[in-house]
Amino acid sequence: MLDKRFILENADAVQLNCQRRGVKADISRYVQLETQCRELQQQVEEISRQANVVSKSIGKAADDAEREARKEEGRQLREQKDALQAEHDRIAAEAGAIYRSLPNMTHPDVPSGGEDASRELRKGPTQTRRFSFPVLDHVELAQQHDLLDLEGGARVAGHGFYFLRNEGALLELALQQYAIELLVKEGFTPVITPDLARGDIVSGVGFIPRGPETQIYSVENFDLNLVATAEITLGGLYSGEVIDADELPIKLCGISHCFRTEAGAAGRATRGLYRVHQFTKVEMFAFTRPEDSDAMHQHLCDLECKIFDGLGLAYRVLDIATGDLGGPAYRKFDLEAWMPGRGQGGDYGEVTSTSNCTDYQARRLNIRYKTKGEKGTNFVHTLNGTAVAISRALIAILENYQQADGSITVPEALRKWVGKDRIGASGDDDE
RNA sequence: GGUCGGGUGGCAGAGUGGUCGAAUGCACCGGUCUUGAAAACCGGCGUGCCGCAAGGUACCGGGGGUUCGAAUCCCUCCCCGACCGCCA
Repeated sequence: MLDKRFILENADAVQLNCQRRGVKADISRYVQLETQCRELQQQVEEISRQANVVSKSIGKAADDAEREARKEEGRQLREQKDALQAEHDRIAAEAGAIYRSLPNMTHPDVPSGGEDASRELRKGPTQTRRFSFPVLDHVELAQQHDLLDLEGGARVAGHGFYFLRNEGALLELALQQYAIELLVKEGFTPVITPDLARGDIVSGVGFIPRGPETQIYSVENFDLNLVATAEITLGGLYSGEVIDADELPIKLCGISHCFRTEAGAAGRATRGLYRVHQFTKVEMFAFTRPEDSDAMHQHLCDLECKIFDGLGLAYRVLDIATGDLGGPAYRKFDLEAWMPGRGQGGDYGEVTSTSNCTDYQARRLNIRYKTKGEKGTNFVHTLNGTAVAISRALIAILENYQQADGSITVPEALRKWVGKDRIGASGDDDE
């Protein structure tokens, strides 16, 4: 959410921001309603004040007759107040609907436009690999080495679910270990989070927990939802809290399963592991002071690059355009890894994403910080970034590390956990 | 699943119809004292909204009700804790 006063004082900027982000919102209508609301509020308060004066005078009334008269006066004032209050509430509801639909403001460097307008910032140091043999995609590779059971997943849970097997399972664990080890060295606190969260936490982070277009699975008869990312649980962890400014920044890395309905994604890149209903993710999350969030955002992006550099994967970094930011993000960087088996002759595919949500989530979740010696509290800034989304990282690894003899090299950084340097090497034949 | 106990300011914790935005302690800020610090003592110290200010108003888990008046009484929902049972 935005600061209401900010909207009133910067109506044009907010309106323009909505247009750039492709959000329909009538800001002038909002300003009108909100202004009206405030006027009514003042009237309500004035009548309340009068009623309070009357109430206090009752104890001092000279006799019963006067007492009754004053009571009647009080009753009438409260009735007047209730009528005005009802009017106020009605208008506030309409204003609130607009208010809640407003996206965050946008970093000045973010390119305007839709998905295609996102700007490439740089490429990683690893070159995209050239193959001297016909390239297989991750589904074919996984099948060859018995790493992935899509039919089994479908039988048990439906399309979009899967079993990881053998080195597939080992690679998932290795990727988790690799990411966590690296992040702990960077000062992140490792946490394993709940895989479910309450509705108010889910919506506080900016997801829509229920309804026809929701991306979120919810549990029947409970106010619980399967999380779409640990961003939800990590952000929710401090909801309602006031953090001592000395403790900032707080850097967490959380492991969770992620569940997504992928409603409306029918027909889009559904092959294999690219778009699935469940995967495991190591997520970075940071709470910072407002003045530190831009630098932290760069830091998270650098860490994502470092993780993929360490895996020896080629990628590009995108500054995501306004139309593709979603509600909470002020700025978002995506890493797209080179996936040789994607499309015709390979393509980049999104593997990580990091967002600076400034105070937008903090306001909804009510996460503040307090500085010693300073009056009052302020909202923290929240940031999130993918360290490793296992399923997509697996695609990139399998496809980039395939060899002419059909085997798959295990990236150097993962060997100590996978326990071998090659999948399907001679003497380790799967067939 | 059962029984009981709770949700009050940054924290702890009083308060059961008006004089309560709310005792007290801790923490924090300012001051006195001191070479300096600690201790002690004195003073200050919740948040939103309106207002230049004075001040006003709202907020004691959420919602509703009773009343001239509710942190306090009633209803309802949510959450937390303890113990018992069951269980990986």
